[in-house]
Parts: sequence; C-alpha cells; structure tokens
Amino acid sequence: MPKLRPDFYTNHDVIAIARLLLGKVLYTNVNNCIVSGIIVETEAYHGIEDKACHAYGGRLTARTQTMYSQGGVAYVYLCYGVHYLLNVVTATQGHPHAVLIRGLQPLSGIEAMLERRKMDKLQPKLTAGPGALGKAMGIDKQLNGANLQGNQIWIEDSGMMVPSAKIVASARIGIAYAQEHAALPWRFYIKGNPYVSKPNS
DNA sequence: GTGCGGATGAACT
DNA sequence: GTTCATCCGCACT
Repeated sequence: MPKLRPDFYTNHDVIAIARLLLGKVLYTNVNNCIVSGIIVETEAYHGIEDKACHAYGGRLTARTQTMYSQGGVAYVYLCYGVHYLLNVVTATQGHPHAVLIRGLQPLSGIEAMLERRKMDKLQPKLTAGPGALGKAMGIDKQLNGANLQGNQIWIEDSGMMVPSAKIVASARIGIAYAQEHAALPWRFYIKGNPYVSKPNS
C-alpha cells in the first residue's frame, strides 16, 4: 500500500484532512517492531484561531513549535504528565494546524501492542482513546517531529473508502476550557466501530 | 521560584 | 462516580 504523499498533509483544510484520515492505516516502527492499525477516530485542531489548540493566539513554545512545521510530521506531546498523544501536523510551515488521532483498530503487530499495554487478549480498550493507542504503538517524545515519509512512523492509504454515511461529526472531547470553540463538530469517527473512544455514540 | 491545571486512563468505592 | 498517576507550560509572586 502506498504512503500518503506530502501534498495530502499540506492542504490547508484541516477539517477535511481529519475526515479523510478515517480508514487510513497508521504504522509505527519502534525498536524494530512494526505495528499498524486503521484510524477510526480523529479531531481537528485549527491553528491560532482555535482556543482548544495548543498554538492558540500564536503561542510558540518548545512544545508547540512542532505544530508550526510543514504538514506531514508527527506532533507528540505528554498529556497530564502520563500519556503521549499523537497528532498529525497539517498545512504549510507557520500554520499550526493538527489532527489528533483518538482511535485505532489494530491490524498487525497485535502481540507487541498487547505486551506494551500489559494485556493478555485483544479488547477495544487496547487502542480506543488517544493515550491508549499512543502506548500500544510505542509512541513517545522520540517521535515528536518525525517525518511521515520516514521509516519510524507513517500512514498508508488502504484504498478503503469510508462511506460518508458511516462518518459521524461531533464535539471534541476534553476541551471545555475552549469556551465557544468547545462545541464545534470537529471530532470525526466511524459509526459503530468498537475502537472509537468511550461514549461511542 | 511556586502553583495550578490539562486534547487521559486505570483502579478504586 | 471519584481519585490518582506525575510532567510541562504558563500566570502569577
């Protein structure tokens, strides 16, 4: 299967990219161990004008600078001091848009994922939720800024077309502090898929 | 320098 | 439903 090409990521419509990433296949190669899964849930973060975005108002810090990169790299950050969350940086350099990957349906390397999560059998909670899938995929700070054309982390087009009737748009999770931006329907998921994070409704 | 809260998940009552 | 793990950026002293 072909990797998504650089121009997929440099599009300025981060909302459209968040939708298009559903059904694509995310790979990581960490410690010589390749694992993969189908992306089933995403959220769009819309740059400096989005109060929920880390780069809101043009904030530029050691943490957020990755988001200002040219689209097509990974933005990984530590949440609550405990979980590494994976984002895909989009748009062109200087435009800090990103898509958070929130849910993944495991495809290959399931044994390795189970080991990382210290689980003994496949259950949805293995990779449902951004912190859970980050851990299962072996994602940590090392992958922050990694190019998605490289051999550590990348996304392929499976050719699988998700019918729009199966795509649900809803409010993003865990961003109540973003006030009027909290209700924007910028979370997308595949209807009925068990690897969508919790409420799954 | 200090204090606080966050794009969460697991283990409790 | 509640608590806690435990790091980093940021608004204050």
